[in-house]
Amino acid sequence: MTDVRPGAGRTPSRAVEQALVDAAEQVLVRDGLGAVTVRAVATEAGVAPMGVYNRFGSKDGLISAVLVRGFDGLRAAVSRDDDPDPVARLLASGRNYRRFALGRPQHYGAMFGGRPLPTEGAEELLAHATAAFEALVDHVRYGMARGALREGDPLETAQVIWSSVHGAVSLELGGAVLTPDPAATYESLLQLIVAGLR
Amino acid sequence: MTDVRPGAGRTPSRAVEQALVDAAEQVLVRDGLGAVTVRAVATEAGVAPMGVYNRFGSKDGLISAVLVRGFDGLRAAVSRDDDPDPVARLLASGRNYRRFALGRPQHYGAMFGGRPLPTEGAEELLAHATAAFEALVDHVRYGMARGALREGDPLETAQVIWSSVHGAVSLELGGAVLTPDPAATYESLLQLIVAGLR
DNA sequence: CACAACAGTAGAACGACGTTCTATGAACGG
DNA sequence: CCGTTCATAGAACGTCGTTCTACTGTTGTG
Repeated sequence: MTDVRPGAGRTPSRAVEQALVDAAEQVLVRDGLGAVTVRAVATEAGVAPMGVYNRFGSKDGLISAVLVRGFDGLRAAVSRDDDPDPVARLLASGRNYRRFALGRPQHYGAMFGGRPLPTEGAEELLAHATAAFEALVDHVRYGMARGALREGDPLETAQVIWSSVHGAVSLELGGAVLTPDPAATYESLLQLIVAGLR
Repeated sequence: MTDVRPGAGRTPSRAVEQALVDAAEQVLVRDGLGAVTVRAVATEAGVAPMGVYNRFGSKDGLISAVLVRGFDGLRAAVSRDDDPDPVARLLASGRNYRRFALGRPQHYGAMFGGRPLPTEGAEELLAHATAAFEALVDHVRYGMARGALREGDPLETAQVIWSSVHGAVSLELGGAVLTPDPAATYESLLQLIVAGLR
């Protein structure tokens, strides 16, 4: 660590940048999105609040950096299983999606919380989010190629699947799942999806 | 209007209460949730900021009152159609759900935006939200009773439907629908649901 | 080796937010 | 008619995101 000056002697401490993102993520997980203030993060990272503006331009820029990690984690979760059976792969992907959201609820809420995404670093954020979605599209293409899923526009099918699973975990995180066993209800949803797509 | 003093001579002006909720709703629709500040709403209503605390206890209490209207509107939208054909009724309900969300995006975002719902007046809010959900459960029961939907727990089935449609409109409001025709994609989702439930 | 130029820091400061405090005024019960 | 009560208005408090103002340590050049 402390790998200072990567290219030229410029940029004396990219380590500070890393420390700030780590601190922001730590505060996010520990105290929630509302507690992620510039002052709190800077203190946690052992830096002055100005550091956030020097490195990320704004608070949104810093949060974007955290969310990039979140979308990368989501993509990893969705891509984790590569069962040769297309339907099994899709189901595993759906279950991993929920596992990710429930395991990193603060991340998920910040990523999809409805409030306008940070404008600072929005393009990078969009790229990482799209990459996660593309992993799902790949699973759909795989299923269609193997004849396990009805033919159709893979993008549209993936969007439909994403809508469903996102809605389910979103409601669950918001405490709006009224059934006694949310896991079982989620499983019903997955089964309904694959049944409708076959 | 200006129906002052309902019961006893106490409560000098419930009209102020109404004016505050109206003002809050107006600011919400016009400028978004972020612009709904105590000062802005009080100014819009022609009242001092303290009025919010006298009448609603906190900013959250005021927002709760606005969201109660939102949930009532959602319930009305979902219950609007009562086509005798169960599947047609369910489809109409789903389309009305999306129409409501797209027509009142600020309301929908505040109702389901992921951020913890206001604690002030949470019980009343929950009651109105549950009433909206119950309208959907009723449609499911109706469909099962007529044999148009596979038998099962109506609550769980309704929850699955809600998850899907909520996810779809939530992503659409967030600009995360990547298909060229969101309306068509939503229609695919509805068809997939009814196909899976038959 | 000296020295101007500069990037990055710390800390105070600004406006706006939610909320609370203080004093004022108008409506009630006796 | 007066004393009490309660909603009001407006100032004030602490915190937020952000900006401003010095200052410091380093860098490239004579």
